[in-house]
Amino acid sequence: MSDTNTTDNTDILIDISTAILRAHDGVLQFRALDDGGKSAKRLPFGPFMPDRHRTMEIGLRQWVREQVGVDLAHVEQLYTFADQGRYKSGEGRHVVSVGYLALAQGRMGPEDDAGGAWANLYGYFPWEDWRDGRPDMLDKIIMPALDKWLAQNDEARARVRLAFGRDGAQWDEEFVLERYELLYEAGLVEEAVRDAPHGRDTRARQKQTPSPPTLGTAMQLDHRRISATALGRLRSKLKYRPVIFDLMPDRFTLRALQQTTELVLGTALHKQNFRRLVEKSGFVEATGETSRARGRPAELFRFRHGNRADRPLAGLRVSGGRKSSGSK
Amino acid sequence: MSDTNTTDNTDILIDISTAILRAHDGVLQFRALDDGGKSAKRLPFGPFMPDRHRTMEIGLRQWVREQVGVDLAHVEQLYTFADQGRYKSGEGRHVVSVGYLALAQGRMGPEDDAGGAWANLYGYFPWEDWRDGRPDMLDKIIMPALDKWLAQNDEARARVRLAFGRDGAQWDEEFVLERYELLYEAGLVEEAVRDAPHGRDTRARQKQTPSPPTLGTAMQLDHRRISATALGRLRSKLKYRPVIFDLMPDRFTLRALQQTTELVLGTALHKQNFRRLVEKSGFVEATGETSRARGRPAELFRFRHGNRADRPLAGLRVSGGRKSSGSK
DNA sequence: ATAGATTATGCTCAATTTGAGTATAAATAA
DNA sequence: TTATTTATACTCAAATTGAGCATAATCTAT
Repeated sequence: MSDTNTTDNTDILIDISTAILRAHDGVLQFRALDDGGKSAKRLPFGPFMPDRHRTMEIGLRQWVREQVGVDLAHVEQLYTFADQGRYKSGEGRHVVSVGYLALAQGRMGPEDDAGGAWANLYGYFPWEDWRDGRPDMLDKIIMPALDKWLAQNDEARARVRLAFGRDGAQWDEEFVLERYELLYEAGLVEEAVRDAPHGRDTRARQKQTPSPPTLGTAMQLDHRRISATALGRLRSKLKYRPVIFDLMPDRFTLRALQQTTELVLGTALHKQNFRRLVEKSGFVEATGETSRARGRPAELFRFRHGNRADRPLAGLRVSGGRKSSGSK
Repeated sequence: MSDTNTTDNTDILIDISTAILRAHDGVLQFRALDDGGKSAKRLPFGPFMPDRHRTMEIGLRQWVREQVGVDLAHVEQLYTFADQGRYKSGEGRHVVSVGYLALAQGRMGPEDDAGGAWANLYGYFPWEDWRDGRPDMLDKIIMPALDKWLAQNDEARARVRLAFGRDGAQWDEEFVLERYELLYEAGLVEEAVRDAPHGRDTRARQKQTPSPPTLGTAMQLDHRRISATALGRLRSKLKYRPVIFDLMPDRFTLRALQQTTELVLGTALHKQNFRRLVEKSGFVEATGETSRARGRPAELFRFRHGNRADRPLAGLRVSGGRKSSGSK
């Protein structure tokens, strides 16, 4: 608008990347691709081609189909990242990156495991898994490193306090992206080093970081950033929309539902209260069947697609409990 | 990636549009521009130019500064729309539209009212304002029209049920975008007619709609869609983050805070309980001053920037009350 | 067959939160 | 001075929440 003169470069390539998550066998996984020799994994992605893709979601489904052969259920746009320097595609064209979240069910066909398969998401965000209590690395590695960084960068203090729950603030499991971004800015994840070999604060970072940044595992391009967004969004959405059921198979025990919820939230929950919560929510109905496993058989439930229901389409308002590690 | 051949068109223009909202004198307003003769208003917007704008937010701030001269406080990305046919820029290039939400304080300088000024957002979404009870137009106009549409379009029934709270479902004030999208698909808002003069279901729509679509007021391009997204996001965010205070002046009475909250949510709230909620939340502290108005003077409060606080950075978990119109 | 071990499920109980009022206070307008 | 208006305090029952204890139904190891 207004004074847009035609010599300005507005020519842009849009890449669409999708974090496909599932809960499988007690592990929160994402669909990862390997690209042969390269070490870092990536998400399925490809360019948005308006001539072929009427919408971005159509484009995304095409790339996902071609690259990993998975059919997606729930799909949701996450965020559009456009900062220069966070995405090195190299071809000179400016790249804008649109991230999507997709959910898949735990048990799938056997062929979908070819060429890269599923990887443990918490391997890339180990500080996010609090199911067995607060991870050691937070106090042993992350906090000291952040403190060192803050000494030269005090404006970030309030953000660190909020994101990492310091100085009396509470840890909020939804701030996954905020934490990753701070670790990136502090030069504590590999992507930060990779993206800015001659960047603005290379000196500072080298001085600050005696130990090499080895927090979690790097991904290609901005894919870990997108994955962080995905996890944060899923954690928050759980609480106000019944998305957890998109991760569940057709029928499931309440224990399985709880484990999946804990997996996503990265916290342990009180079993009896979780049961009460779920039963009262009306999202679930008993099938009459039971599952055989170790202890007493558990009733199998199925998701009640709320078609004739009258409840407010809430999520599971889980609230974590007061102490640290719950009552496993 | 993979089989991207170079003949494909991936050349894209990105437009950044910003819905700037404020609560002013009991009215929820957005910053609107007029463009002279054209009837429909628009939001401030302009192209993203990667050479000039290191991030999209920088670009947005530039367009906002140039076009409306407002300084923004809270700014947040909403969504990236890329469906063809919803944005007629005409120049042949594919346009992708990124929407942003910005909040401004109620009372601002006098000069910011030049060239377009602020418009009442609910004039564009009259079905969203339930402060005086359920709007008549819902049962008199919208529901019958939707029923007519559904008769030829049954797959949308579940969406309508959820978005408009029919058949036992509850009205959820956050589903602003979903409602607008359905009205658009049903051909009940002017933009739908404007965007598709020779579109796929023109016949059907003409047959279905005896009365011309006059729901609310149209905006240019996809700006009403973006505004719907903005309102929905703000309504939902209110409940889990203290964003309401970004709409408030430096000091305010609890009544003013409540009115702003009601304005955004479009519902009436119980006064005494709102007070209790806010006081307990710890977000607010008394200043000792009082405001003089009609009745008994009210204490003036200010927002406590939660710097040394220990509360979970929640929002105001307002819940609307059970009956329809609350206890004004 | 029996004693754990293991898991599921039922139930209690106090603390807290929530929805909905009633009551009182402090100002202005008539 | 009285009515009106708004603010604020307080009550009360219902519902929700956090935390456990208790019991049930199965499997595993002896």
